[in-house]
Amino acid sequence: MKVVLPDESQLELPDGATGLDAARAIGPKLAEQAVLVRADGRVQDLRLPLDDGQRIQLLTTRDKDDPDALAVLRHSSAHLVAEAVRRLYPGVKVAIGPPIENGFYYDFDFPEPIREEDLETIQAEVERELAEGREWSREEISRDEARKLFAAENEPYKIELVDTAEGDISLYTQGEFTDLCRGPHLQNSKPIKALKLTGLAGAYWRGDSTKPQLTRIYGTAFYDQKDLDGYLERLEEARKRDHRRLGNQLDLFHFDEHSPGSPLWHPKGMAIFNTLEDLRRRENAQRGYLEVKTPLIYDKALWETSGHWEKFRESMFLIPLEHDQVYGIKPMNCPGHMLLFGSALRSYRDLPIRYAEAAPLHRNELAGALHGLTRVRYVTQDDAHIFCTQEQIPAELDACIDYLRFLMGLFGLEPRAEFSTRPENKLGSDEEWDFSEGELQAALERNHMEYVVGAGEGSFYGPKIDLHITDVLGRSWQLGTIQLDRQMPARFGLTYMGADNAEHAVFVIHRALFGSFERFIGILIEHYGGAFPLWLAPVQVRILPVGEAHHDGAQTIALRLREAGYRVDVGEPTETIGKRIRTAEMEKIPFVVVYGDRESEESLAVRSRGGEQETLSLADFVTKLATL
RNA sequence: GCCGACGUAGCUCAGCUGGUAGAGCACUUCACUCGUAAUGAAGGGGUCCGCGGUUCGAAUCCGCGCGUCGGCUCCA
Repeated sequence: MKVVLPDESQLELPDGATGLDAARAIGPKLAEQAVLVRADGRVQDLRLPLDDGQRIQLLTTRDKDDPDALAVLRHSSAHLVAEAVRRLYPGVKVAIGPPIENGFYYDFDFPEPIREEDLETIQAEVERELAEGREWSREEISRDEARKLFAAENEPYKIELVDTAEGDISLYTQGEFTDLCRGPHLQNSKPIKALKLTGLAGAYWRGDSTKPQLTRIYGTAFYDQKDLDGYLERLEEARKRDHRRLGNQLDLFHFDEHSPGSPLWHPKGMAIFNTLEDLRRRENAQRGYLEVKTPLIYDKALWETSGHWEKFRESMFLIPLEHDQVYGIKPMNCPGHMLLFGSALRSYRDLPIRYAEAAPLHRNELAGALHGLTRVRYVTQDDAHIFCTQEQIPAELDACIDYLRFLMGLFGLEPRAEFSTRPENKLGSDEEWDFSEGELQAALERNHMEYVVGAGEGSFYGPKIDLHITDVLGRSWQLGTIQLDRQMPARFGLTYMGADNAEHAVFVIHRALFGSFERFIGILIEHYGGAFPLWLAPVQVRILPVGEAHHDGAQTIALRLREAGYRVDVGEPTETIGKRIRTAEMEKIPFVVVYGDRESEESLAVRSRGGEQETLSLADFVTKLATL
């Protein structure tokens, strides 16, 4: 048979030849360094046979940055960790250990809980294995044999995996450890030049909180020690951009233990918050939204009608009152907007009605889920509910997507779109979901939105178009969302009178484009590393009088700039000018104006963030600010 | 909520195996009146997260609670 190499040349091989055979046929050095073969674009273990006519690409230790090459290295590293753990902790049961972005993990069921300091012991054992060297061998066996093998090894998790695995069952063995594994794996452990265990965490078996909790050991590995060092440095750099750290440094917000998950916004953070709110209000008005305000608390009956009592109660703050009454603090605005819509007879001529409200919402998020501004209990969504006819759905969805793109474009953010379909705890029939999902998907296609499908990720009342973004530490967060809902208006008995003088069901599009101001600001802080563009910066210009004598002049300049609509403060001369400039730089203020004997309104010394200086008249400076 | 770690001055952190708390920055005062990333000196500031326990003695050891961090689950 023949295979095609990346340079288009053909390589003649005996039938049944493997990737490794192909490498040997090309050269011994290549065979030694090979870690993986890509056959017709799919990664494959070197030990597996190739097919006639396949285009193959051999990946070697020199492809040290290739994601597939790294994945195989890390997958094999995970197996080394499992071998080490089995040797060190007799009675431990192994579960699963895949490569992940930036590393790998392996889940174990330990007879006794282990602690973080145990990682050092395990790390040492893995290093011993690496020094000794390990070779991987692969074999395929029947399902029954696999069950027997793992029964004999007392590995119940492996047996469960055998039972649910698709396709042939393959085993990989290195040293004293044989694992059920699809592969691929390295030939041997020589390419693993750097391996570091990075963390310990609980993780439910199969990601199911009703199943036993296992102990997950995280690690990472590289083909080159330098790459590990670089990775750790990048983590450290990312940590500096963490919005929680910058929020404190830049005096934007803080959290207090008396209200976990609820930020206390400092004046500077509030300046950003308000800027976004102003943007929202202005743009909503342009786009035909109607601003409303609805109650923060409602009685239980309202939540029963909306379905929240059944589906969302655990995340709600409840207020017990006398006579067995219970009020719930709203976690969403939708029920209030339903009441608004239902407060009058609606004609088809009134639709669509777009109610907008950025009210504080409270969700009693699990304590362990809280995370700076990105996961809070006090959340402010830039919420709106569009009540429309079935025919109006496509145009309204298009308008939402356009709005979304406009907003994200302002920040240069490029979120990933996810189309989230019916969840397990859905309200409504499959037919209704078919329709709603169809509308959303069509809108995505029509607007050329690239998206992935999040099966079962939808809200309980409807499918969603979600926008996700990754924070500085690689964690994914949902920002905006557009959801199509026919359940809630139906539960509230909402209808409109059609041209046919008959009542029709009304549809609701729930949409939040920033998602929540809290999370969005958190993401913005990291996105800009705290160096906000002029229009978002809490302090846009700082005036620094050189000495006491320049106080009045500096105040006058500040006043003029404020009149022009900018956020300006004055750094009085209690410190040297050099110190005050340094402070302003650390606060990442976009412009600093030094005002001394040499300056006047006709000639200001303007320093841009970063150190660039120029001399401008006040009028020219205002003009310059306006263009940014 | 679950697993693991952590909680010392406003902030960042030091404080070995228990002997009664420290640095830098910030703050206050004084001197300096200053030109584009740190002037100098002095001073104030801590229920060592909370509650219990062990001990002659607890920031330090143990238990419980609260909070934070890394994950899991859940979610904007």
